[in-house]
Amino acid sequence: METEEKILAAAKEIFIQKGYAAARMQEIADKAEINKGLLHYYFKNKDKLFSAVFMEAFHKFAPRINKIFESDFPLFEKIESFVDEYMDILLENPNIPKFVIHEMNQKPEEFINTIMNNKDRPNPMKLIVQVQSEVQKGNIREINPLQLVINMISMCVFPFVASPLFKSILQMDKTTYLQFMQLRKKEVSSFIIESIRVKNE
Amino acid sequence: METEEKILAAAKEIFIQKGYAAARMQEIADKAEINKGLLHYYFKNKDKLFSAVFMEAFHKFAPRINKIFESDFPLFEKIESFVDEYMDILLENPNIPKFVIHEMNQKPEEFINTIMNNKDRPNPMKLIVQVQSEVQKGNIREINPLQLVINMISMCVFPFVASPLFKSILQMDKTTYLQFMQLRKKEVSSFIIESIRVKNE
DNA sequence: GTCTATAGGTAGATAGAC
DNA sequence: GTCTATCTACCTATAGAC
Repeated sequence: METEEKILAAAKEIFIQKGYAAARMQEIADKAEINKGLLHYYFKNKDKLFSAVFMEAFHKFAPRINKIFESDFPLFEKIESFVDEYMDILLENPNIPKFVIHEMNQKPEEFINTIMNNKDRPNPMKLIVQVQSEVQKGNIREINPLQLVINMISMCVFPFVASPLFKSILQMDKTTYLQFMQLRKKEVSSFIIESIRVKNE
Repeated sequence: METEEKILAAAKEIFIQKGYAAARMQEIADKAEINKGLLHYYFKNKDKLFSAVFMEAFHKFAPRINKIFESDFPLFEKIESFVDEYMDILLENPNIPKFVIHEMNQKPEEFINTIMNNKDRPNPMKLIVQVQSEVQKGNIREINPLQLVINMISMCVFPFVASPLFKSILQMDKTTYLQFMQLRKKEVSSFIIESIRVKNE
């Protein structure tokens, strides 16, 4: 493993765990098993190292999400595969959302400028249009497509962001909670579909 | 305004904005328009000052939420009033969730010990039992009550936690986004109710 | 109670030997 | 490229005058 990779891996771990402000260059160096001076040789300063980590985390997520947003599935299938794929990513990386959310709230303008001008930026437009079209055709009930998308994302991500709270309320340890999240995939997609499909009464 | 209150108000603002690690005692003193030494006279150290702020934020939220969890409304009304009241609290304090979530993730054990042994701890048991009973009576479709509660909380809170992201995707400024959140109250409660009510087909 | 001054410690960053 | 040593700045916390 190359030095630069070792540094990135260590930095990723520390930054995700502690956030930018509380992370220490010394701790990153220790974890990478190199000297502190060498950090500055590869990444001029803390900011640059952080940016590298942040962008890597972002690029790990964004394309996989957008692939689904932009797929050609019928609506219900798209919702199912969105929830499935999104929660799989989260189960693989349960701590990244906390990290991204905290840091984007620290510097919202910077976040918007760097992320939202990126080719991989989150882009649910195609899904929104699709929902609108299904509403017009009468295939699903009337619903604001923007709110629907927010509902979908919220139900997937929030349980990972607030995991200590939910684990404590539900009295689950880490493993049990992750199993519960596995089951949740099915629950969430059927929760959404049940809400929007038309009912005869 | 008493000195102690001035300090608490200033500390609250700074801690919520920057988080514990990035907050500076000097900045708090400046905002409170007092001297830095005086901070340590009233609150022995940064930790103690932080705890005071954190607990205040927590006690502002928890009882109002629990009041609804434990109310005697029929289920659908309870869901509506939960979403309404919860999102009103969030609209009044849009930055507190980010703050609480970040800090509870920093020290999960401490959070659980201090918060979850508190009389005001989040307690959705009564709602969970109520959902279970309505399922058994056949008044709503079969659903895991725990997942339902998580869905409710997630859809209310997450849009405030991830506001920079959503504002940017939806191209809304702060005011427009808050108006959008006002409208959201109705959308979320009907989204939930539509999902769980029984359908004849 | 409120201030000033400063101690004491720590973090990011640089210089320079190898 | 990698290390050690050190500089400089900053931050929390305390001491002590008023």
